[in-house]
Amino acid sequence: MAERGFRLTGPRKAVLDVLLDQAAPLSAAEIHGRLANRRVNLVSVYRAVHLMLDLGVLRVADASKGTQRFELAEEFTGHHHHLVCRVCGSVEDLDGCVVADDLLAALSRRIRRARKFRVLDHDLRLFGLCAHCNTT
Amino acid sequence: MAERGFRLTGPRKAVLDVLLDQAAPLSAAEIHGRLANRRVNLVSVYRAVHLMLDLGVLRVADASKGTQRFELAEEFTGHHHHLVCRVCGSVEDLDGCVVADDLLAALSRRIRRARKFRVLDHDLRLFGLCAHCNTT
DNA sequence: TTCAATGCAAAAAATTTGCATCCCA
DNA sequence: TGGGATGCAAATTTTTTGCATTGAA
Repeated sequence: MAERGFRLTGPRKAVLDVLLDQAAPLSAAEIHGRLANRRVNLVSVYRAVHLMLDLGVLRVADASKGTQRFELAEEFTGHHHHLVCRVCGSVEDLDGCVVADDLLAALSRRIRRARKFRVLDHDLRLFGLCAHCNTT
Repeated sequence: MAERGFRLTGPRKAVLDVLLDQAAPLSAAEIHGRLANRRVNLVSVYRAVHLMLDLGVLRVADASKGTQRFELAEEFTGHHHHLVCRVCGSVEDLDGCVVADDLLAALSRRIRRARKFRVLDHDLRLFGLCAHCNTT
């Protein structure tokens, strides 16, 4: 794992463990909740998450309901999209990609020329009603 | 405009005006900032925004940097995607769509059957470096 | 006139920072 | 053992809520 001058400490390992065996993106509080036994401070969760965001190990999957949800970078999970519930804000992963590579590459070049914006990656979110909210 | 039992008051009109002549999604604080002359309370901005979210007049365009940014629903702006800067969090609109309709429709049906998730709409975000952050 | 909408203040939720202590390399 | 990492407390930032007053229909 990427430790470029940083220590792989207990709290950091713990946060990684939680995200590694979790399919869906989690908020800092949710990660912390699954660490109850490991007596790691919520602040350390935030710090670990931010370090890993900086290192490119994690990314923000969604925050449309106000709280940010984190997941492993695609380098580890593979490229995928997200299902975001409009009601409860829960996020599920969706494997695969429906954005055509060639279209996207052409678009990125166009954007770079016309808008001076350099595209690095993308994410498609499908908004709707999750299984739970659709029935209640 | 959709007033289903709700009044079109000064503050609500003001928030709409700001979003109507703005290309990029804005946060509540940013909307409020552009209302300095109109003496509207920040709380009223939040309340107006939430009402309009409920009515489907607005939607959350992005919140990857922690603060939510709002924009008019696609019904008013047309379907489009977003350019999100990884560094400063600014969001720009990008007209058009590179997600093939038929692919998406097939995917939505599949998701509904397999995951019980009902897709209503989607948003593609292209992450990268904005013109400003790419040069500094 | 009347009830919804606003402003103000204060609370809650989410996130960040300061600092003394701790512990990984 | 030395400097980065953590925990605790407290500060910020973002968003929501309570309540008396105001105002649009």
